[in-house]
Amino acid sequence: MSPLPSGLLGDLDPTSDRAVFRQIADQLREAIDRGRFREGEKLPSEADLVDHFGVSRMTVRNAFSILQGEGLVHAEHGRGVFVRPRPPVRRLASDRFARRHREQGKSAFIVEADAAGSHPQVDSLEVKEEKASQDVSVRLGSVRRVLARRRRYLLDGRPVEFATSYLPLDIARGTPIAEPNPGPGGIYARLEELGHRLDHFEEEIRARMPSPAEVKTLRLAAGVPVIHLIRTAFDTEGRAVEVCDTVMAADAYVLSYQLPAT
Amino acid sequence: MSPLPSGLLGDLDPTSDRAVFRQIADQLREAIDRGRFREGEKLPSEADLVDHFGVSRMTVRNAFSILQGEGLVHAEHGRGVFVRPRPPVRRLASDRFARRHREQGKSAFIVEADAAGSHPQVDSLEVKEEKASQDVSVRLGSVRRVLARRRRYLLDGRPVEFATSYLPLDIARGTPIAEPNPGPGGIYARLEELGHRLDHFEEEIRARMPSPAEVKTLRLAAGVPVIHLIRTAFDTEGRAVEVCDTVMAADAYVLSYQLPAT
DNA sequence: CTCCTTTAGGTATCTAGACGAGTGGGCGAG
DNA sequence: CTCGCCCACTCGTCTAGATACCTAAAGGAG
Repeated sequence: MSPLPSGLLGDLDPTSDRAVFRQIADQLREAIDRGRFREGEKLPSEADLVDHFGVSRMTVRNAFSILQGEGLVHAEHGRGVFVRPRPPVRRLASDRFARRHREQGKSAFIVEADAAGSHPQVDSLEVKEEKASQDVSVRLGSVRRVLARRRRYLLDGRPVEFATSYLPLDIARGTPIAEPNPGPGGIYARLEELGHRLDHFEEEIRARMPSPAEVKTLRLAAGVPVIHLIRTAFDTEGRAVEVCDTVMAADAYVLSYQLPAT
Repeated sequence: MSPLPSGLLGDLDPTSDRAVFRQIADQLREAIDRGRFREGEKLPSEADLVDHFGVSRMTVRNAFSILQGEGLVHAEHGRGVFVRPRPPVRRLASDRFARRHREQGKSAFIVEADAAGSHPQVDSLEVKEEKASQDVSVRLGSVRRVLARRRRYLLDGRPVEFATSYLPLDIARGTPIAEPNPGPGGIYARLEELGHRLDHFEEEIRARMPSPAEVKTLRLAAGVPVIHLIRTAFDTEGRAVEVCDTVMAADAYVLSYQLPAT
């Protein structure tokens, strides 16, 4: 219950139009931006701020909830409110599906994470046949039923990505693609062995706030959006042979693309 | 003050561990997902829900604030809480900087928006020389000072994107690039006329919650993330000739990329 | 020394009410 | 009929608690 170090935070401006809880949020945000509070460091407790600013507790909580929505801080029940550390990001380069990266025994995710010194895991693998959603059906060219391969990726124990691949049954059924482990080089290598030489990929990227289910699956903190990536793989005959729907924790990724200036 | 139509929303489960305000949020979310409330439609007022569920007003507001954070609804002072309509999105294709799109008199943004039947505007144009930030300096290859071109893009009056281009002074100073209007084909056309034939672009994509300044500039609703795109243009000699830093309202964009399978 | 209990200090949830301020419809004055 | 005012409804902000539950460290029992 010791008072706040003076100078750490200023006073309220009672003449301001800005709501008190916003002013408090502003001060905390600025203090964080200036490095007065470092990553992972504990902010003053609600009670401290109630004393310091002379406001009621709900007002302080309101201020914290703004900062949580911005993804700046996170609260831990019984411990305090902390500056949210920025996790290490995974860079996805646009050549990550190039054939030369496909000749190894392990999946691209594992290889890359190992190289970066992280501990990778693949999780909740599920492979089954199912009815194609409207969207997937359109992308694959009016396919009714598909093989769906679901998996979740973790880095150092933290879930970072959740993906489902959809393949037309006439391509995938009865092949290694329908096995939980499709073997070295992943399903793209298998597709090429089956005569579907890959020509190009198309990726669609959106960003939005996660659904409650996504929050759970990716163990997302408040104020962390997701990147929603839908990739379609085309073979040299122009046929769509796979659609991969991926939801990524936005704070764990940077996507990188190279575009020709043609 | 008429009671809610019965059946629209259910009851609370007092035996559940789930907090009351979460249960209320769950019910509203589900009702929205099921289409019981359509886009733009008004949800029951706080007072209605207080009566229906027999809880205090703060509890209802807490529920609404969850849905706001998810970007599902937005509140209008004095009017009510509404299901947030999904705005039309702008598709950015990876060939949008191809030379063939550059031969016209107007900027790519204007041309494309006109074609889509929207009313485009470019705004708050500012062109000035300034000190390069650490990041920009690194990307441009240890450049100290740069020409910065700032602008904001609006569609049908709504700000959707805010961008700054940085160019090395030795390239841009005294050229049409330093003019507010660089002329047909934009600065990429001018760069090529100046002998910097463009070879490729590199784009880095992140998603995060907006800063308060970004909320203001893009007039973002609660629960709308931003897409942060940093593009670097390289000429045929491998020199970085431009860095463009763009912040987009995530609900207004889909990015689309084509990748070779090489 | 180890393990359990206590306790202080945190956040989480909820209540009940007060006042402020934006919106829009109804109604009365002209 | 029109304009302007008023009022009901709505969300925004703030207060002042009460209770629950979590965490970590201190202290006591064994």
